[in-house]
Amino acid sequence: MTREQARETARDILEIIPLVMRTVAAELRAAGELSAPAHFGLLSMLAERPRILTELASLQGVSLPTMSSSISTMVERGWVRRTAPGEDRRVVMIEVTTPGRAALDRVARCAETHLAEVLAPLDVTARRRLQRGLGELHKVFSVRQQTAAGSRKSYRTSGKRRPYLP
Amino acid sequence: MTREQARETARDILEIIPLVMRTVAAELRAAGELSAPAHFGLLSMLAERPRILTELASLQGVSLPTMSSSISTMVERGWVRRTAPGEDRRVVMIEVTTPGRAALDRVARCAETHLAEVLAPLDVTARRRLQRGLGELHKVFSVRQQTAAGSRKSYRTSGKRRPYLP
DNA sequence: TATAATCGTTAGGTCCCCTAAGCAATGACC
DNA sequence: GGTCATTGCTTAGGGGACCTAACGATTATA
Repeated sequence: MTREQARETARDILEIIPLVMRTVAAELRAAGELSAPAHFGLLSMLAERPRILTELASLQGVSLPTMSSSISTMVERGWVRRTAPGEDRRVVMIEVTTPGRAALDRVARCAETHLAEVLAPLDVTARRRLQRGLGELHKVFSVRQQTAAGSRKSYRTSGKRRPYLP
Repeated sequence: MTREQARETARDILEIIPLVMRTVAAELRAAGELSAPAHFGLLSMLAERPRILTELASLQGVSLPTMSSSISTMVERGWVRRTAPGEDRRVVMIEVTTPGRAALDRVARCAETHLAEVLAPLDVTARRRLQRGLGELHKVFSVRQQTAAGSRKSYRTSGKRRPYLP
């Protein structure tokens, strides 16, 4: 990819993707499913099979404290539960509950309805392009999180960040 | 688009797009450009030409208070300025400053560098798919914000929202 | 056994988003 | 021309998601 293409793609991603997120989030909020968008991927991942907190954090690309608090929120909502430890008593296994699966379905259906409406003006070619583009994003970013998770020791090792200077 | 396709696209969007945002945001944070991702589209829009607050809010799909406070933050950062009123003394025109343009360039360059690295594994076909897909998103969501802006009276008219019930 | 590494939580802070409630200016109508 | 609604924006208050720093608790290692 040329430098020019990378720049263009970067601008597109930075301009469009937040807009898409806001739109979808607004729709979910309006439907009473607030706070769901950020937890959707999580819930969807847990619906596959239970996972350990650390694993979830690196798959989702967030810090461990963030994941811990997200899970706490979802526990309060009744969507997931922390299960009793097995051999290693440090680890906490997270699994989705029945209400959690129901919430996942509701959110998916709500988003689906909304998106179907938004995407209505697209013709067949355009829709195919969109889905292929999303597929590529999926490939690149999912893989990336996993490898990043494997290659870095922990979020603790991340370098000092330069604070914002006005 | 069939119901099945809509559902699949919806899931993809809800799963992938937040991940992409987090990754890009983390990179910008690490580079010291924090708080930029949400303001990037705004800055980019203002770089085209100055605009009115209400217009910005509807183009970006956020409420007026949110836009007002975002602009205040950016004014503090020195990236934009609120200019003196013209005929109608209620309106406030927002325009980007020279440091604002510089910040926009820095962020774009930073994101570009990062994305070029992330997208490196994609072959030519995949990259073209990605860009086309982003193009479709752009078309659909940009247009949507504009028409939504024109058709609704104001955010005040939005319906009562059902609060979350645990 | 002492020390290091791993897993998770709590504390404190920032950013971005919202609704509700106001103020100021303009337009419309009797 | 004086009320009254409308429009443009701000302030107040609150919530969610993200971060780093610092701390338990448990397991592995030297």
